[in-house]
Amino acid sequence: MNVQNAQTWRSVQEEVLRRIHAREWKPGDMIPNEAELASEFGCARTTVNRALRSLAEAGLLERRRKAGTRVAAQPVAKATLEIAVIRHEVEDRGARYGYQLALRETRVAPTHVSAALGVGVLDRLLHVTALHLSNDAPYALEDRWINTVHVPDALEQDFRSISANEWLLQNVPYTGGDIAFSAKPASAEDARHLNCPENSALLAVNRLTWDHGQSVTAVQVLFAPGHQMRTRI
Amino acid sequence: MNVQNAQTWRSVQEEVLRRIHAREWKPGDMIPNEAELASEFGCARTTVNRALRSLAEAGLLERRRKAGTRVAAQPVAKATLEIAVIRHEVEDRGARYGYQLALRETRVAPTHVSAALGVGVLDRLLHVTALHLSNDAPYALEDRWINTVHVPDALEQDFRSISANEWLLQNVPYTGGDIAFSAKPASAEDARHLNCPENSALLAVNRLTWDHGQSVTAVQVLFAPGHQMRTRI
DNA sequence: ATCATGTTTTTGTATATACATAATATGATG
DNA sequence: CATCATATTATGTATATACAAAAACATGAT
Repeated sequence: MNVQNAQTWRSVQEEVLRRIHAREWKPGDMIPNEAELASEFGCARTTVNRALRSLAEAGLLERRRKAGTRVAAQPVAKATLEIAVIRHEVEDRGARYGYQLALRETRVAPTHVSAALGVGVLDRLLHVTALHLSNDAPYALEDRWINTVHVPDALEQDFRSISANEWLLQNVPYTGGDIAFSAKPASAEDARHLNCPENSALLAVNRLTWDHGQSVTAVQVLFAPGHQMRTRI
Repeated sequence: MNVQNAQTWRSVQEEVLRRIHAREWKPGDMIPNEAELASEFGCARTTVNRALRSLAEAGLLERRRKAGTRVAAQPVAKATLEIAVIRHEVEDRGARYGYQLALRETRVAPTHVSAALGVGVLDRLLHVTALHLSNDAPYALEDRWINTVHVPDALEQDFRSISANEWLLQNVPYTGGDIAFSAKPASAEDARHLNCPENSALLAVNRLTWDHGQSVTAVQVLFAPGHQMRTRI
C-alpha cells in the first residue's frame, strides 16, 4: 500500500497519466480497480472514480462494469474543434471583421437540400449567401438554406447587417446537428467571392442543424484558400 | 418548490436542457443556483452539480464561483472528431483495408519539418510515406517524419506490413499534440498515389505530437477527393 | 454441449456533510 | 473618492455510505 499523498482527483489523474505515459501501464493493460487505487493513494473511491471517469471521457481509458478498467489499446485522439460565430472567430484572431450579404431569396430548393432538411420539394425556403471578411480580405463564404416552416421569423430578417450565422445562433435553438468537413474545388462563383483562382482547394464545413426532429438550417461554409482549423489534443 | 421527480443527474440535465431549448432560460440568462435547483428538483446539490458541470463541459453553460451559472450567450458548438488508426477507420466502414509502403528513408528534413520537430537542421530523420487503401481504392496518403533522436526504435522497423501510424500509436506514448485541418491541391505525386487529377482538392490533416516537450512525429494525411470527416453535435 | 439462471464483482450514482476556493460585495480607512 | 481588507456566496471537491446496474462468471437443467 504505497501511500502516495494524492488527495485531489487531479493529483490522482496526474499519477495515473504518469503511469500510462511511462508505460508502467501499457496500452491494453488492465489497471487496479477503484477500491485498490483508493487504498493505494489513501483517498476515497469517489475521488478515484472522478479521476478515471474523466480519463475515460478523454478516450485514454476504457471502463466496463465488472470487467474493470484498461488502458485504451488505440487511444483515439479526440480533436475538439470549436465552431464559433464567424465574427468571433475573426475578432479572436485580432482582425477586423467585415460582412457582405451576397444574396437573399425565397425559392424552391435543390432536391438534395430539401431532402436534407426534410421538407417538401415544392416548399419555398429562405436562401442566403454572404461573405465574411477579415481585415477586408475574403475569409469565408456562407451558403445557407433556412427552413422557414420551422423558423418563420427568419423571413422578417434582411440579414444585411447581421449574418444569418449569428442571427440563428442567437434566436433559434437547436437540439442537435451534423457536421462534415471536406475539401472542395472553388466554383467560378466561389472563386469570384473569395478572390481566388477557380478550382482552388477550399476547406468546406457543412452543417445541418435541427430542433426536436424539425430541421432548422443547412449551411456550407467555404474558407479562403490556406485556411486552417487547429486544435490541441 | 415545484418538486419534479428528478433523482438522477441525467434527468436533471434533461430538464435543464429542456428549459434552455424551450427558451425558458435564454442565452445569457442567469439560472438559479445549485442549492435552489436541488430543492426544486428534490435531490442533492451534488446531483445538480454533476448535471450542470457536464453541460458546462459541453459548452452550453458558463459557470463561475460566486458569480453563478448562466446559459452560454454564444453556444460554441464543439465538434469532436475522432482521429483513430486509419486501418480501424476503414474497417469500421465495413471496407477491406489495404496498405502500401511507398517510401522509407533516413535523411535531413526540409527546414520547416526540422523546425516543427525542434531538431537541428542537420539531424537525419526517418521519413516514411505510405498509401492506405479501402477496398483496393486509394483512401489516404500518409507522409510522416519521425524524430529518431527521441524514438530510436523506429529505425528498426521497416514499416512494410504495419503502418507507421499504427506502430507509433502502439509503441510510442505522447503527452500532447497539435492538429490542423485544411484543404490542399494534389501535387503531381499526390495525384499519382491517390489516383486522381492533379490539383484535386484534398482534405489534409496535419498532426504534430510530442512527449514531455520532446517532439515525436510530424505527419500529413491527405484523403482521397470527396472524403468527409463527420461528427454529431 | 447449450441454454437459462443466479451470483458476484466492478463501475456508476445518489446522499449528507464538510470544507476549499474563487470572485464578488461590502465596508473601513486613508 | 480610491484602495485595501474582510465578509459573503456560489461553485468545486473530498468523504463515508449506500445502493443500482451491467457484465462476467458459475451453476445447474435440459
